[in-house]
Amino acid sequence: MARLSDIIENFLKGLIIEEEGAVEIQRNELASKFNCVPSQINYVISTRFTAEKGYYVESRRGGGGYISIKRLNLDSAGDYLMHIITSIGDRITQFTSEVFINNFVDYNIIEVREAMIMKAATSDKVLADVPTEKRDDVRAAILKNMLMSLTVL
Amino acid sequence: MARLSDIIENFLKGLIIEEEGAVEIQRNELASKFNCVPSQINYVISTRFTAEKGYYVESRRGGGGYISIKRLNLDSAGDYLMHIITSIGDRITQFTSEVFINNFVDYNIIEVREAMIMKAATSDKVLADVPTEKRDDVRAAILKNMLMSLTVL
DNA sequence: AGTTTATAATAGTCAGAGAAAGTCAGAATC
DNA sequence: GATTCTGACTTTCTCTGACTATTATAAACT
Repeated sequence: MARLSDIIENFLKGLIIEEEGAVEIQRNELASKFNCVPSQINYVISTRFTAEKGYYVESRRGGGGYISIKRLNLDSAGDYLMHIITSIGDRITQFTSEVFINNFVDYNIIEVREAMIMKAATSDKVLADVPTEKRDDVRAAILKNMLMSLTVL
Repeated sequence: MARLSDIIENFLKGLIIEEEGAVEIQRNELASKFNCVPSQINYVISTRFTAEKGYYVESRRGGGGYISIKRLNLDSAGDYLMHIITSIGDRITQFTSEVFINNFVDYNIIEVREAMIMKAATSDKVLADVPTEKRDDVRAAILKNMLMSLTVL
């Protein structure tokens, strides 16, 4: 536990909790606080604050540069989404699909514009060329894949 | 975070909102307000008020010179979309579709999340159930309809 | 009065300095 | 052997200043 990386990791996690989900740091400043080389910060971030662990990291170089770390809200949106995705099944009608999409907006999972895009992508109109007996299958695949893409970011 | 460029950018954007879409400034005056060299203003404008970001900049030198910045009205984004929609044609491959979608992000027509949704909705994976010879037709219909939905709002 | 010329008042350009963060291979440690 | 740590080197973004280009206006000249 005396590993520097662990100490920095815990420090950052503490900060993230304090700041309620997101911090913005300066690499050099943090490095000098812990008396290490700046690249150590990169090491900590790349091993401890990965996407798989639910963090989203952005940075910018140059004067006034920074590194920002955000904790993704995987429990709320992500889990809920995954639950929905598995509950959709292999076929879905346009009507049911729209009900789902409207719910996502109500629950703040997606934006209004995103909802419009999703409805546009799953309408009967757009699937007119798909044989009737396959239409609801394709629609379910489209809807699920769109939702899946959101669990990533 | 204390980047001068950002401060000036925000100042100008605030002005643009106040003035409802267009401002006219004097380069030297603005520079002395922010205590920087005049060319800094050029830097801010060339990096933050680009055509891709929806701004139109004009200027004039000499006595009584000025720099004017106009925010392009949203209609033109819609026009741009309509132009693309009509140019897409009746069939499109997954690859070409992704190129288009990436362009929309570059031109600030859509958000990154929206792009992910669109890509998810037009992937080959999702259209696996559609007969091969119909696949590119369906994809074109989906893409166009998603874009159409954006021209409404 | 009309035209040319000089001067002052602007804005534009570009290369270089400065200020961050990123990378990666190798050393050190566990 | 895997993880951690280091440092030299790279890349990106910002800021500055010297120099250039353009325009308006006033002065000088027909």
